[in-house]
Amino acid sequence: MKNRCENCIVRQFNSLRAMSKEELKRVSDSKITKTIKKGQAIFEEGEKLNGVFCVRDGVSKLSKLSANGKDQIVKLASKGEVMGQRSVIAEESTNLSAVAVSDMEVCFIPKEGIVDALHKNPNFTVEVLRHMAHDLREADDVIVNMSQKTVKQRIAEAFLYLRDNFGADTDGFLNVTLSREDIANVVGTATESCIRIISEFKKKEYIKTSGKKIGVVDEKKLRDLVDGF
Amino acid sequence: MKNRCENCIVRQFNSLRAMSKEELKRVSDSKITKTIKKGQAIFEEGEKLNGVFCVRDGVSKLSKLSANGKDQIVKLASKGEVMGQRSVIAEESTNLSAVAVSDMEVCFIPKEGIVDALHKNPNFTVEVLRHMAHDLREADDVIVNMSQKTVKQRIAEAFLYLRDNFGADTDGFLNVTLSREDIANVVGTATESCIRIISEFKKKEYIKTSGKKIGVVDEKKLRDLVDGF
DNA sequence: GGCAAAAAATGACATTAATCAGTTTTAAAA
DNA sequence: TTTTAAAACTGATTAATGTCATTTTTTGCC
Repeated sequence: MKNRCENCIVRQFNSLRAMSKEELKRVSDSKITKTIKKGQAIFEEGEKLNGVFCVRDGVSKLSKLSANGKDQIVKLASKGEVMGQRSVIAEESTNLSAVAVSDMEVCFIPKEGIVDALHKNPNFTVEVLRHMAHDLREADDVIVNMSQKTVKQRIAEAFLYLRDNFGADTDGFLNVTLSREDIANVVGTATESCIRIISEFKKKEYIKTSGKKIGVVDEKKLRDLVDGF
Repeated sequence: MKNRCENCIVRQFNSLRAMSKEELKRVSDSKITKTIKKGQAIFEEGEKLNGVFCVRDGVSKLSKLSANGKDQIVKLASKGEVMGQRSVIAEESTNLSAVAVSDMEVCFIPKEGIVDALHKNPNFTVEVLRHMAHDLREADDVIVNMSQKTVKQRIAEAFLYLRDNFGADTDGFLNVTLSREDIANVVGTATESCIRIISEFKKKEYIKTSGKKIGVVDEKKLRDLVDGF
């Protein structure tokens, strides 16, 4: 097998880089690489996870079903991100579902290697902790945005976020392509409202579209809108 | 000094219980106990914290100022909770302000003792990690509630939450007393809307009020409302 | 106890966003 | 290619919530 974690570029981006050589070797020996097709589920809300998933390629949406039957997308995970760690660490079933938004390649890492390293390698644990502290801070920001910003502001922000975090191609179109429904589920609004606002942004030339693809055209205008002028 | 952390009942509720005798002794020797008056700030958004605050008595609101000038209350911390750990762990300035909602007694624990234990005592680190994983999960739930539930549902839920987490006195009134503005800032709505809904709940006899105090009267009705009937 | 200031409450109105119903477009399958 | 289903879009309407203005009540203070 040539795909050793030790050589995996993706490790740069997550807490695994704080593991010792031996720990990483063990992880590498026990991991299973999977190919996931767009639209396929990686795990579902309520499941007990026996390990974590490390994203090598592609993007996954992490969402939670609300009482009214709508999915709320809480996070988008891409290259380097580890999914399911919360569940493994807290020894609870997951509170989120993970579904591929594009074709993906992920590595499943059985929890034993992770849990063991957590108890034996303080550097690794602190690294994971740091990462989680950061996630928590981001979650606070999301809460504030959700409750204090209008749908229009949240959609504008989402486009800027997507571009800054996942990049754009040479023509300026976002690398991640989400359906209108998914965008609506990210910002927490009705699909129709989302579509209407996208049309409006397009008419005002804040963004451009080509099929499902969306591109940021006028960053400043979008930014001003987010900040309330 | 008689207030040793080793004997502090509050420790039961937080990660400090995973510290070794020696570590705890050190923390106890370096801590400073403070009395905070209702309305007073403990720390402000953007500050660099040199330690964490352990709540011995009273309740504090943790909030974040949004672009439109409104405070969003992200969490209420009471007996046993540790505030500011995220900032210390991630070595970033705080993203939240902490203001006393009632008269409080808190212990300030300089970060050195904490950081040291994090690097040397894996049990402690894992305990902190577990706690944070739990907080993150809760934050996800808040995000979903904020975006998918109506203001009415969120207010109903807030009352149930306050009663379940902070209790009620013998007359059935909540132990934590928040101003209408604070309640509005917890659920993320305008103060007037909040007041209107409180009046409605009172008229329908879901809750009762006495001055600022609020009591849950019809738990089932509130619960049904939260769950969408 | 009386005064000033803050908090709570209410009404009228404007705005935002959800819902329902339907059409057009796109993508996928037979 | 044709057919069908899903996704994107549009319009009309309704419901929820925010805003502004004003009054009433409560609270802290001298």
